[in-house]
Formats: sequence, C-alpha cells, structure tokens
Amino acid sequence: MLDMKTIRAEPEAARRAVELKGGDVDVGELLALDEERRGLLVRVEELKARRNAESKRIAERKKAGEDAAEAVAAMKAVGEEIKGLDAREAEIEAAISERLLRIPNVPDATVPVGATEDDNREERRWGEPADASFERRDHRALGEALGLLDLQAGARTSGTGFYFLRGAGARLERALIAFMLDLHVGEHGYEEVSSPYLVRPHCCLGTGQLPKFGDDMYAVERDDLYLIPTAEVPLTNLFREQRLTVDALPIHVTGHSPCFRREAGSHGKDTSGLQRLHQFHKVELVKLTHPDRSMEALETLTLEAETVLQRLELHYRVVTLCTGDLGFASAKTYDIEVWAPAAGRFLEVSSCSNFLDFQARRADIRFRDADKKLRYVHTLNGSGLALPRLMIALLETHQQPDGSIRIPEALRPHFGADSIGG
RNA sequence: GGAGAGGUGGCUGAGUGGCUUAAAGCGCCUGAUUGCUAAUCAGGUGAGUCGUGAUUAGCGGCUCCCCGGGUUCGAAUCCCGGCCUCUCCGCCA
Repeated sequence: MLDMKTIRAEPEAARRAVELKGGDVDVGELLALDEERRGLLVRVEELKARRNAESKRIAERKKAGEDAAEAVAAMKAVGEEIKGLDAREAEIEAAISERLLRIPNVPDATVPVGATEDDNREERRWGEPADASFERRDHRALGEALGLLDLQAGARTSGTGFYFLRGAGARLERALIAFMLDLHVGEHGYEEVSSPYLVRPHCCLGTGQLPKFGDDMYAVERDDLYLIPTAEVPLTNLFREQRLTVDALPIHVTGHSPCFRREAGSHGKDTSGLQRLHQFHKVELVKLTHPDRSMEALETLTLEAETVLQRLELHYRVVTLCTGDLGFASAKTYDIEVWAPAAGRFLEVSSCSNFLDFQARRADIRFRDADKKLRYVHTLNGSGLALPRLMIALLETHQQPDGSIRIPEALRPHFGADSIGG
C-alpha cells in the first residue's frame, strides 16, 4: 500500500494510480478523512497529556496522605471524553486503512500509458519462430496422439480447467520443474524453498491479493485459509514482519508450487487446452532488495526467467505492461511471452514485477540501513516459469514431421531421453 | 482432538496497579586504554504517530510489552474474549 504521508504530500500520484489502473477509491475523500483524523488526534492527545500529568499528582498526594477525591472526579470526566474521541478516531482510522488497502501502486515513470494489452510495449525478441516446412499440430492433438494429456479426465474429476498428464507428459512436467529449479539455484544464486500451499488471509493481504481480489482465489472457509494463486504469496510472506540486516540483502528465493485460480469471469477466452487452468504448476522467483537496487534487480530477474526459454530453444518476446494492464500491486512489469507455432500466437509464461515497497509495507518487511534507520525493502517476483503454456510451446515448437517431440539438449539430463514418441 | 506452559525491544530475559521514563545481559555504535582481527573501562543505542520546525536536524506530545474489549484517576501488571507458539498424550502420511 501507499503511505498516507506520501499521499498527503503528493495526492496527484495516488489519483493517477487510481485512474490509470481503474481503482475505485476517492482520493479527495481520503484526504478529508486524514485531515479530520489529525485534528482529532491533536485534541485527544492534549487530553491524554493532562490525564497523565494529573494521575501522577494524584499518586503523589495519596502517598502523602492527602485527599484527592476532587481531582479523581475531574479526571473521570476527562477519561470519558477521551473514550469518546478515541472511538471516533478509531472509526476514521479504520475507514482510512480500508481505502489505503484498495489504492493500487503507482506505475513507474517508464511504464507506457495505455488501457489494454494493445498498448504494451515490446522490448525485445529472442530466437526465430519454428520453421513452417510442415503442418504443425497443436498441443492438444500432440498430447492426445502421444498419450501425454487427458483433459476429459480432468474435467470428470474436477471440472473444466483441470488436467491429467500421463506417462511422458507427466515426466516432462517434472523434468521442466527440476530443470528450472536447478538453473535458478545453480547458476542464478537462488535459495530453493518448499512452501505451504494454503495460507492465512493476512498473507494474501500482504502481497496484495486481498482485499480486492478475493474472488480470484479458492478459499477453505472452514479453516479460514486460501489456496495460493502463486508461490509469490508464501515466498514473500516468508519474510513478513522481519527485520533484516542490510548485508542480508538481496535475498533470492525460488520455489515450485501448484497454483490455484478460480479464473472467475474469464471463461471462453483463450481457454483451449492447457492455456488457462484452475490449477497449474509454476516455478516462482522472489527477490527482496535494497530500495536503491530494485529496478536493476527487475532487469536481471527478467533475464533469469528468459534464460529458461533460451536453454529450451524457444522463441519469445518481452513486453512492458502498460498502465492499464499493470497489476494492482506492481510499479513495473515485464511479461515474457513464448511463441506457440500451432496456435500462432505468443503465450504469457512469466510476469516479472517490481512492487517497490508496496508489498513490504503491507507485509511489514524492513531492514536496517547503513545509517541504522529501519526502511522497507523492495520486493520483486517473476515466474520462472509457468508450466502448462511452457509445455504448449515446447510440444508445438519441437515436434518433428514424424509426429515425435525432440527434447532440447538442456532438458535431457532431467528428462532422461532425447525424444518423446521417437 | 485432550492436558499443561507460555507470548515483553534486533536477541535472551526480569517485571502481580503509581518508585517502569520496561531491569539486566547479549548485540550494535562512539570514545578511552593496551605496541598488533582480542581484552578492559566509560557513555550511547526501540518503533509508530501527531504537532512545531526544518536542506532527512532539533524540540514537545501521544501510543506501543500478541490482538480486541473491560475495570480504574492511573494497566506490561487485574478481568473477559480471541489468535498464536511450545511440551506431553491421542490420531495420522
């Protein structure tokens, strides 16, 4: 969340964030509430100062054996007045924080202004689209022909949006997860973390899924837990309420988890096959950095995610999300989109974001800087990468004219073979 | 699920209504001293917020001892409710 002091000093930034990201908070009203609260504070704190001083005098007088009944009665009245003002102040404060939690993060100055994904800015492309020397089958046809994928069975057990992988399909998923984790741990210096998949509500508040996006998550109401929509939630909250030392930064953690998403309201759009699912696997990258270094950390984070695609010999591009497409908590986001030859389009496999101190403020993650001051860290995360769409691209790109799938060199040690169906 | 114990600053840990302005220790910072990455001594060292002020200073107030209520002139301390942690038992992959 944004700091009330910052909003007070620069209300235009908050207004801009609300407007560009389609928020529903009235910043003017928020400022008025803040004004009222501060006025109230001045009054009530003055009363409390009087009460404190007078109570001390009462204690002294009682010790000296003097009568203090009159002062006690007067302070009783002051106490009542304080109670009333305190209650009013608490009400206003609750109204303020409710609004603060719903104000989105301010887009970074380098983020293109725009409404939809059409306004995103392409930064670069890597590799070439697969050659068109033969008719490419899509991942559904390939998955069916090779016995890798069973969507009908997923629908029967759990509904649409769930899938079974079988045989080499399941093995491919496992190999990709292991490959990515080994890459990030071995070459990019991340600590591997295995985390809970169910979390308490305050964790979702910390990373920004709550209060605005509760409908997007599966809730286990009986136990007041949410199924994680991404490992970002536990991996970031691993550090909640921590006081880190400056030399502990940057912190790099990676982990694999299933991700659960209700995808409410997104039916019918690009949902074919493995494109959009209620449950999928993902390897996540999370960084905590010094505030001065988060923007450069976003660049390396994105490159680290890109490395996965390069090693897997997959064509991709990187785009900067425009203001309207930018997530609630993010100040700047790069999407990595992999080319799916049969689908004939780029599929998002990673979203790399810098949240600045937006999440750190909510989750209360601070560090002691060189000057001994406590400051909020900056948090970043990115997929490294999401499995189903990665598998779509891999199957469709590396299919051979004979119907088999070539396993890219880098993946073979983990997969244990150089092709599927070859 | 049952029984018990407990939640106090960066950490350990005292504190059963006003002498707490939270002891002491550790850690950290500054200085002194000793001819050498150590020892000793002295001093300092929490967070949030409001006001004032101001090149991020300084000064003053208020709040904060898990959270929320209550009692009281006054609560870390007493009462009620909740959350969490630990130990043992039970159950269990």
